[in-house]
Amino acid sequence: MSIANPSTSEDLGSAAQRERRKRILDATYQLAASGGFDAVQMRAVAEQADVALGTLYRYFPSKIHLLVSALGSQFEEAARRLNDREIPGDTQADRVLYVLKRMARGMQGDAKLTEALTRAFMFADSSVTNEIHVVGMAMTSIVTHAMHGGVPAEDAVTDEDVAIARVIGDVWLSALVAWVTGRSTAAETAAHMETAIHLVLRD
Amino acid sequence: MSIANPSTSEDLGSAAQRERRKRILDATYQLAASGGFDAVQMRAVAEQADVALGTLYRYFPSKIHLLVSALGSQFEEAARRLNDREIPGDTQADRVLYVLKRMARGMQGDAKLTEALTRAFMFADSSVTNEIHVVGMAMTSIVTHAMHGGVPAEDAVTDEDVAIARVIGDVWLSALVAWVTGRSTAAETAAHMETAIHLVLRD
DNA sequence: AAACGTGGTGGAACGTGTTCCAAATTATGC
DNA sequence: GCATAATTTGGAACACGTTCCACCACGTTT
Repeated sequence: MSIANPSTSEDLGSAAQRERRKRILDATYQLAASGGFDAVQMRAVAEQADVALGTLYRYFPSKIHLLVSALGSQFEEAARRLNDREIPGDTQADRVLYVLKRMARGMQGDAKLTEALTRAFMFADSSVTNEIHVVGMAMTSIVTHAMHGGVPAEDAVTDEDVAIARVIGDVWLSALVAWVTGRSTAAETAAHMETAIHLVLRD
Repeated sequence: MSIANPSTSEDLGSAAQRERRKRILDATYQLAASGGFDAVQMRAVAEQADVALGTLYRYFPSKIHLLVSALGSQFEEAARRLNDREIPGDTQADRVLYVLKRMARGMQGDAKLTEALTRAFMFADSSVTNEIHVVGMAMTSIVTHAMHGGVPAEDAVTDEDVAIARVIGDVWLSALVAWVTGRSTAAETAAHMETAIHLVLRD
């Protein structure tokens, strides 16, 4: 076992290996975007990535690992994009709402992809802890960054800030699941998020 | 198609059919309690309930429906038990915390069962909307009841109360998933819940 | 250059959710 | 009581995640 756990964007491995890994993730995105969770079939991913099934399993020990890794890199990228610019809005609630609406818009544009990644996230068990952690950290970081308004140093983040961010993250996840599984509309989801944020963030 | 959707405890069907349905749910509980989600195998449920596989699928169109229905009836029973007695505690936060800790204790005692039901809930898609709704209502009702302290009439429940209850429910679900999938300990879960409740319910 | 080891390949095989079907059983209307 | 419809049964069959294995390719060591 030497591929270990490149959950984050740690390099690790030869150029050819990084290439393969990228092809696999690309194929995953593409299949997920076109047909959601069910369309991400391991045989299809392997074929589209031009990799043997056994190799796919060597890189990602299960479909869930694969999808959660994909979700992780997507969140990390979103966090990167959001965290080095200033967030508009006068209050914490405004800013957090702004950021989450922005992310929601992005996800709604890719409903199938979002469905695939979210389902996987919700189904993950303890063997996926590392990958899950990446997602949780990115989410918390996005929210606390928004609370604090923008580029300024992240050092002013208190424990309470983190607690608040986690609650918001939880609500967001639940709302996301409800939306993704067709149990609530995008508008309902947005309204619920707004209520929750005002409840927790009374500036 | 005549079994339709007895998601709640609607009767419907002959005595023999109600009998079969009960046997199926009993078998589900038993298997879930002993081995969790993975142990609830449709063939095993059918055999233990002394029913043909095809019949099982006629009563519950998928494993997810089966488990979410089971979760629904469990929650309804919990809601029934909790909602006709007074809840101890001086503040809303205290009472809600009391109730949720109580439910948590119950669920931790049946970790495998809880795991099975929660996994199913999180994985459900729009075809399970009805069953899911039962669970959501029971949860909201438990929390609002606790907020209002006990037996007194339920009519004083405002929109904001419901919004608060839903947020708490969301956090609770996320925490439950994290616990159930082994990503956080029972103690961490309890602490997180407590923080969240105090954040949302500042009496 | 030969031997070796690591990782990749192709494909068979297994487990479990789900579907389907013909025969047997049970319920219903006359 | 019988004809007819509805349900249940038993089991085969299919799909997809996962495992396994025999073999091949390529870079490293000597």
